[in-house]
Amino acid sequence: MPGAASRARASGLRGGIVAGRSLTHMSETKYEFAKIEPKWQDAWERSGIFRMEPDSDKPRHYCLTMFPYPSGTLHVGHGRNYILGDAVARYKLMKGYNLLAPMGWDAFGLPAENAAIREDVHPRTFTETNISHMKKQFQSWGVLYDWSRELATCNPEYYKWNQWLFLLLFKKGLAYRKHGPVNWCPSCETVLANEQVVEGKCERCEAEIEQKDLEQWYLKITDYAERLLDDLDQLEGWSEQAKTLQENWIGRSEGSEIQFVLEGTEDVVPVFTTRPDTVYGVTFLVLAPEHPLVAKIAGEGEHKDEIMEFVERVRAESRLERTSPDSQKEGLFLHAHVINPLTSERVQLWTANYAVMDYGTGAVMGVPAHDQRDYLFARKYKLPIKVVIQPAGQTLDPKTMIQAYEGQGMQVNSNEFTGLPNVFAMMKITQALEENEVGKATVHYRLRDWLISRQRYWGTPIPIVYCEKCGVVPVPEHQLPVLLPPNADFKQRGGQSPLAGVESFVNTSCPTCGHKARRETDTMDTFVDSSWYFLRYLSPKEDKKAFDSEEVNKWLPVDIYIGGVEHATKHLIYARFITKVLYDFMLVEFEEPFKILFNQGLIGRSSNWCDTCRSYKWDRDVKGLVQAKEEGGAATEGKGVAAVAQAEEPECASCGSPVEIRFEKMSKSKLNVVSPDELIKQYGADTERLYTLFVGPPDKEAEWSDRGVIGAHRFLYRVWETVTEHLERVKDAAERPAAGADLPDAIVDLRRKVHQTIQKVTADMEGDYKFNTSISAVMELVSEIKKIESYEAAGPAGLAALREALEAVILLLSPFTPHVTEELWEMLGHNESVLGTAWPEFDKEAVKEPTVEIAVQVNGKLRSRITIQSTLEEDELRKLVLADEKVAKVLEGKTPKDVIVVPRRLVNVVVE
RNA sequence: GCCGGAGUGGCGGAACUGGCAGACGCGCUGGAUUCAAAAUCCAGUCUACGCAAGUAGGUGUGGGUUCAACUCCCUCCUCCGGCACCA
Repeated sequence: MPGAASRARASGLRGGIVAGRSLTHMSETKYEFAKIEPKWQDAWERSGIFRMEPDSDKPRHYCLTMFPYPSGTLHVGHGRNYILGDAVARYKLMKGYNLLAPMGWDAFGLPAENAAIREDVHPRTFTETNISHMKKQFQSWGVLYDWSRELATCNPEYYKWNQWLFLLLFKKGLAYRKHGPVNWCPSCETVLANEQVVEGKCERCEAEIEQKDLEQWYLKITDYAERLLDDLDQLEGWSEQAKTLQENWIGRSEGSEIQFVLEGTEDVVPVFTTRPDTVYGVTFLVLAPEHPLVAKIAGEGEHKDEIMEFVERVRAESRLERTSPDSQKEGLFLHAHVINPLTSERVQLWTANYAVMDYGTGAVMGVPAHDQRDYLFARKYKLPIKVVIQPAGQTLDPKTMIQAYEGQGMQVNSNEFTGLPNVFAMMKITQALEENEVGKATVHYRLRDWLISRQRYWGTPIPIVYCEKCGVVPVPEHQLPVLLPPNADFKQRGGQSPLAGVESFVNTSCPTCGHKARRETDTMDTFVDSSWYFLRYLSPKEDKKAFDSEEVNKWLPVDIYIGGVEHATKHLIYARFITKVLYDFMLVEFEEPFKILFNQGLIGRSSNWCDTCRSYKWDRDVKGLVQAKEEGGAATEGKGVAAVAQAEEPECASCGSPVEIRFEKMSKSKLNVVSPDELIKQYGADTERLYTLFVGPPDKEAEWSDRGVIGAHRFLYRVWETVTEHLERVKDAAERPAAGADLPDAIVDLRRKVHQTIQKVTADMEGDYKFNTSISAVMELVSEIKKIESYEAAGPAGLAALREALEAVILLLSPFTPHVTEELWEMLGHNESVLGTAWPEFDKEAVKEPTVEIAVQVNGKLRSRITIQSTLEEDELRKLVLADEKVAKVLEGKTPKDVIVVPRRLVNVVVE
């Protein structure tokens, strides 16, 4: 690119960008963000203004952003929640709150361990390196936290209290060990909680999950299912989406438990059903292959081999195959019968792949006439079908039915319940079950207990010892922490926890009897770490207890919690659970940890997929694209992408085939990330922050546009120019025009705009955080300021109004673009920083409009506009409207039937 | 299948509690500036017809309520997310 340097020097905005500094224009000072930004970052750091004040009487505000996993590098998509949180925090500080805005690191977890295996670097080193890099990134964004409260979950000072929490749960019977089928990820070589399995695959590595029988540690979250569900109603500050996700996840269903008896034995088979009204239609019963009774029936009987073979085969199927609704139903007759407690009928007992052990009771009653799965199963294995509910206006016949009837109707073939509406019979039948002690009304939840054992190294050791004499023994509290040994061989594992290979760790003595004992070698799920960290921020260095209840009760529930909605059924449900447990043990005084939950939408960007190479391409490796992005912005946006891209036929630079342009979540693997480090170098952190907030409503998904970033930069440049242009003029001006001063109309109008903007931005800060509209309001204000040609003409009061307007712009923008506003504020002669300045209040008088424009409609169609004094009486307005010549023309002499007046807005004249 | 959310110019998106649809930004067009370009500044930019004033249409589809509907109700379509052989 010949002459780039000289062009850069000579040119305006663009040159400034290229030079990484800014530009000279007409004014004397340049917008040198590269100098300004570090200057203010240092100043804030030195001032300690973001430290919470423990002894202050000010109202408290706890602004919390979800702490990240220290993965190494943040991209601009990650920035959204931190920037949003920082804007809110800065606003609250200016509003005079005692602010708590802490940050920490969710530092245990698999990636560190995988990196260790791949790159031969210790997980701790890997983690610490990443933390220091990410901390620098936060600082370069101008995102401030009270770093004196920083915590990292991988430090013994923190995980000691994880172990304490586990022991607390253990003592109260909420942590228990159970042998049973668990989700096993063959690639991560560890078990996973139900929450971490997505569509039968590992959420982390997408390997298909296998089922294994293992003895594992669980937390009894199911004991809290009902409260976790019911209390969602209290969470007014949560998004509907997050609440619905949790509701679905908890999955409450009401029904009845009915006890069938295995013929010729004392064995009772409880069955859960949501349709007790169909109990008279039961023609068979199905047990999950894992059901203990299946193995018992197989026993040593003549069908043992056949049964066990079937069970093994089904269990070998992956979770995905087995639980897909359209996979084949397969079953096996167990050569046993059960007795229906209400009819005393004898029906066949089967086992089938479609019954699962971990829902309900692991047994399903087969009602083929009224359940589609049972219907398909019965047809396949030629089992009888019995109709017990008839829909109005038609007669079901088992011989001719082609599908189950699952709707409402009248009971038939149901003994004394025959003739009742089924909805009514449901209650009656449940009553009868209860009276005969063969069943009861129950509620089942889909939520499963939380499996917390992980066969991995980089996590909190579970503080349990297995003694040959005493059995399972909790490590006494005074022996905590059980330290994670620094040197484990986490490379050679073969499904075992790496800790199992550390002799010095495993071999210990029983805390109770002193006999030889072995330590538990599994570590905890890292979601345990994050289920209470927000309590630890109040006393991060406390070494006598996990958290200071008194302080915690003062500061929590958290006023606003910002993070991604993807945590709704994991972290957020666990955190609510643990909080409720702590409440029950009277360690905290609140039942819900987060008053407001704000879920930011993710940021996506166009990616380039080459189908020939079967890989993603960087923009620069696509011919015809980089140019399109720089010169014709439309080419990179929205649906326009496809059209324009096709017209330009972007080609893969390596193979020449056409490239498919997609829109996807920013991700390293898709090669569509934008690095904040690069962006900050080119345009500055304020530009990135402004664009990130301006890109769209913060709770919605947004598309990153390289062109839009330039628009944001251009605006900051305009702000800089506007303020510096008037600097000399306002230096000695009053802060605002004196009350009652006689001002020209233009100045009065400007002041109105100033105060309306203050009102608008403040409302957004207190309301829904839609800063995209706040920013557009400030943009309008800046345009208004520029429109007035001479402020001197309005005398000292005019200059005061100008100063007032410029300062409003600076203060209102400061939560969004803190560096440039601090600099301009200082240039205006202020000694106190913006952060230490009070947020502006709007003037109720200045906001008032003396005249308003009224829309005039005839039969709902806009016909005219008139400007009136806002104090004008309704009758007067009516007369004015009817006298309006445009209205008269449309009316053509007809008499209005009605005239509707909406004060300050419009008048609608209704005619025949 | 069940439960959420969304659908508005060339693009991202505004629109209070039902009251002038398209704020603001991007892009585009024209002008100023410049030897020229970039940058910057000013103006225009929903569609159709019209020189214009204007007229008509317009917020996924079809209907309804209302003086008045992007907004409320019903039908359908599309997209995104969650749950799901869940008994």
